[in-house]
Amino acid sequence: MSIPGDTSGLGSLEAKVMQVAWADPQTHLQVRDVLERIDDELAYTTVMTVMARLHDKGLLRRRRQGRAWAYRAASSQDAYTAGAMVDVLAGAGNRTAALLHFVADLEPGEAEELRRLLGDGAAEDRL
Amino acid sequence: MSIPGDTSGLGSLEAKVMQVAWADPQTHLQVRDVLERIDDELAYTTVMTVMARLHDKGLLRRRRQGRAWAYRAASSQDAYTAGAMVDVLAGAGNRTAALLHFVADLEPGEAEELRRLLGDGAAEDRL
DNA sequence: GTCGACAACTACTATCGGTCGTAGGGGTCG
DNA sequence: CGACCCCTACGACCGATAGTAGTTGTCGAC
Repeated sequence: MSIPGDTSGLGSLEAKVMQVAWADPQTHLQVRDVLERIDDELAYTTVMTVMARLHDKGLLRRRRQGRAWAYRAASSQDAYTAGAMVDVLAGAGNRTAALLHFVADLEPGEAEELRRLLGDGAAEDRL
Repeated sequence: MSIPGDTSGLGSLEAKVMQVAWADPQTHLQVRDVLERIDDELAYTTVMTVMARLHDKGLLRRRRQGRAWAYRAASSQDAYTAGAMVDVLAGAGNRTAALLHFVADLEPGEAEELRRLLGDGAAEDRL
């Protein structure tokens, strides 16, 4: 909500779970794995519920692993972040003006970085 | 909140009110003014409540105008959008990687635009 | 066949945002 | 002065979402 069309709406526990999933994108994690990597003392079912919700939202993919579901992040954290940024930008009144503000808000080194990323065009080729 | 620290959380009516405020950034608008510019048939108090909440959130500034409060947007829509993008980016695991994804997600013309905005450096000078 | 692990279902609570009603104060106009 | 209207303050209700967890049923291991 907010800026019309805005993917970035996760709760605090959801964010923690995604941090765990993003930190280990290759492997399929079961609920118990995630539970153990979150230092908070939570009930097993709490984490299970959250992971099921994240699956419903499309942020986690899952497959059977024995009797349990095993989850992995549907996209990388960086791709997710970039998607959220695109969504936010979509709500701008004037995209160019918003981008101008955005680059002005970046730290100088980061603007340089961005210039480099754009400089040689075809950024997609390195994804 | 999701990506830790994420300003972009407005509801649908809040967004409509901000659209009105952003469309006329110079003038201080009273509740009635905003009510009239939203075609929805809402109670006066509904709009008033939302505007008060937006004021609490820091999105609207207000001053007395006779007996009524008169509101104006605290920042331009573009600055707000850029700020939200920065907040989202702050939640990235790897900022450079996120930016790389971001520029790849942009439409080609927009990437070109962005390159132009960055190309001559000192974007701040044009704000 | 009992026990433990795991998923499905259900549920309680808090917060947030959309939506108002009511109360009370202070101008306006007859 | 009194009726009226506009405006703010306060509170309230509802639906959705997220944090948190108990209960139940199933299935494999022992």
